[in-house]
Amino acid sequence: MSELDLVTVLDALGDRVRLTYIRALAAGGGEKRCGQVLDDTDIKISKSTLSHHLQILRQAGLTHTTIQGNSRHISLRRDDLDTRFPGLLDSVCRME
Amino acid sequence: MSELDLVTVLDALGDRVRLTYIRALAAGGGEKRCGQVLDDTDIKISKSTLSHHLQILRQAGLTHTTIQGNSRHISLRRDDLDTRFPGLLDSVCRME
DNA sequence: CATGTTGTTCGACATGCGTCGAACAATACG
DNA sequence: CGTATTGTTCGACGCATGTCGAACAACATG
Repeated sequence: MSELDLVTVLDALGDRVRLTYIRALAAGGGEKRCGQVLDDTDIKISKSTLSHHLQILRQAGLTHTTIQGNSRHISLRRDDLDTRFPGLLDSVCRME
Repeated sequence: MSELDLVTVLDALGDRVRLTYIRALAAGGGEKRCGQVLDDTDIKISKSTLSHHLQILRQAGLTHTTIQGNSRHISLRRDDLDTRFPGLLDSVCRME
């Protein structure tokens, strides 16, 4: 998708909660409900706050949401992002 | 410098004025006064606003400022950034 | 010294953002 | 059907942010 805007993407990543979420997505296999992704981290926020952050990530084009029965599954739009901004995700998700 | 924080850096870059400034720095040879860097762009802001954005970039560790007589010269801290966050600047400053 | 150029600092102001709890909706499970 | 579970939506609230003009400081230049 070419409507991916770099400023919007960087702004979405420039928040501790959202960056942690994206890195957890990139690290974990991806078989979690969207509310569980941050369980292994030190981020403690309410459901409504999480929902708000996920909306920002989705609108920035970083993630895609699929509904699975009761819950939702969030996936990284890695291909689109790597095409549009080569190296960005790799650099941002690198664990040192 | 190891106090470079990824969230802070991304947040600093997640603004149209500041991202444009960094990209102009990376593109231009670097022989401009700090107030001239944005002259070739479509960014029109006051001196005080620019000063504020440059402070944020400096505090995030993205730039370094040297005083040259009357004016100031802003340089990208490319080495430090490339060491700490390999590929980030390249990906963010790539012109397509 | 007087004036101009270049930035910074200082309020002030409007807007945006992150946060929460409560209420709601939709599915899952007895 | 009744109750959990999982998220979203809706105000509301406080704080941060981007913006500006005016005043200031430092150097340059006549």
